[in-house]
Amino acid sequence: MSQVAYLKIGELAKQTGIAVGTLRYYSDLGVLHPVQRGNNGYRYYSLDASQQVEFIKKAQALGFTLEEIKQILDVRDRGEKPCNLVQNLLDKKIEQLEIQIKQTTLFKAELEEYRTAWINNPNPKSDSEEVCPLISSVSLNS
Amino acid sequence: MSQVAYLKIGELAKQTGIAVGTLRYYSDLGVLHPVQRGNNGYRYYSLDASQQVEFIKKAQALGFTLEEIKQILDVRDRGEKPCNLVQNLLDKKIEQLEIQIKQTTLFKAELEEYRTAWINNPNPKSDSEEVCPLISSVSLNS
DNA sequence: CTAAACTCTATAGTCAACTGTAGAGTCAAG
DNA sequence: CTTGACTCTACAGTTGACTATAGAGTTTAG
Repeated sequence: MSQVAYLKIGELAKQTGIAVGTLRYYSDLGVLHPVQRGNNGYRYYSLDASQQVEFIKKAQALGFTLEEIKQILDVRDRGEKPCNLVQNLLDKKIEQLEIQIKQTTLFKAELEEYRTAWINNPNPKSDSEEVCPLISSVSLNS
Repeated sequence: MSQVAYLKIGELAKQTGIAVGTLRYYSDLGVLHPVQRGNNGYRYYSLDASQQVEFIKKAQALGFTLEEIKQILDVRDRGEKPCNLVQNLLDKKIEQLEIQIKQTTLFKAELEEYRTAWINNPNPKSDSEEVCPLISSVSLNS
């Protein structure tokens, strides 16, 4: 059986570099279904299961949660085209990323400002009560 | 006692908008120490404790974990100037943010690409086996 | 003085995506 | 046919920053 037709979980794990436990977790979650179960209870995966894993990895890399991925795949399993769903998720995700990039950029600029300020004035007034002018001077404008 | 000198935890909570449970959590973690404990066991905070809370909030907003914040404050409590530590953390944090921004920007560009591709070709070949060309076409170059 | 409001500790639960463990059954090579 | 590698289920533990609950003691306003 390991010759053709199916992959056992360990084989899929080796192919994909994903831990066996994680694959079982995906299986339990319903994100990655084995094609069938043997009489022994073994999970048997289709030969292109590693592509399905790739799909999951890609979607994760793009910022989808396993729950969202499951939603997409569930829609597919009901025979529908999930593209509208995917596009909605995608639109939301792009929006979120935009916000995230902006905020992160602001934070970074702020941090750099404090670093610069600190370099120009390392030890302000000997024993001031401040923890550190670096952080004490941060204004919370967010 | 609530007239002057000290703040009880609930008063600090009201001042800062941080839940009482969270303040206790900070206290347990050692991130925000009450000035003293009453005979009753009550936590009493200094009047400028809300500024300390602000400090914590700022540091969190800038991406520091409570553990890092605790490190900074522990150094301070030992009478040292934590600026070197803070600067190290800061440098690391700036670097991380930079990487994060780059990656997020890449992701977003990729997502936009797929969205565009999808809009130009909504339902490719009727019942193709693909889940969705949107995601199937994603290449994992990360 | 009493009742409401507040505080305490200790413990458990939450989220997400796993990882690790125990105990038992199964399969493959020699 | 045995031994080691593999698989199964079910459950506990991890991380970080909380939130919630129970049960008990304390304070304060009327």
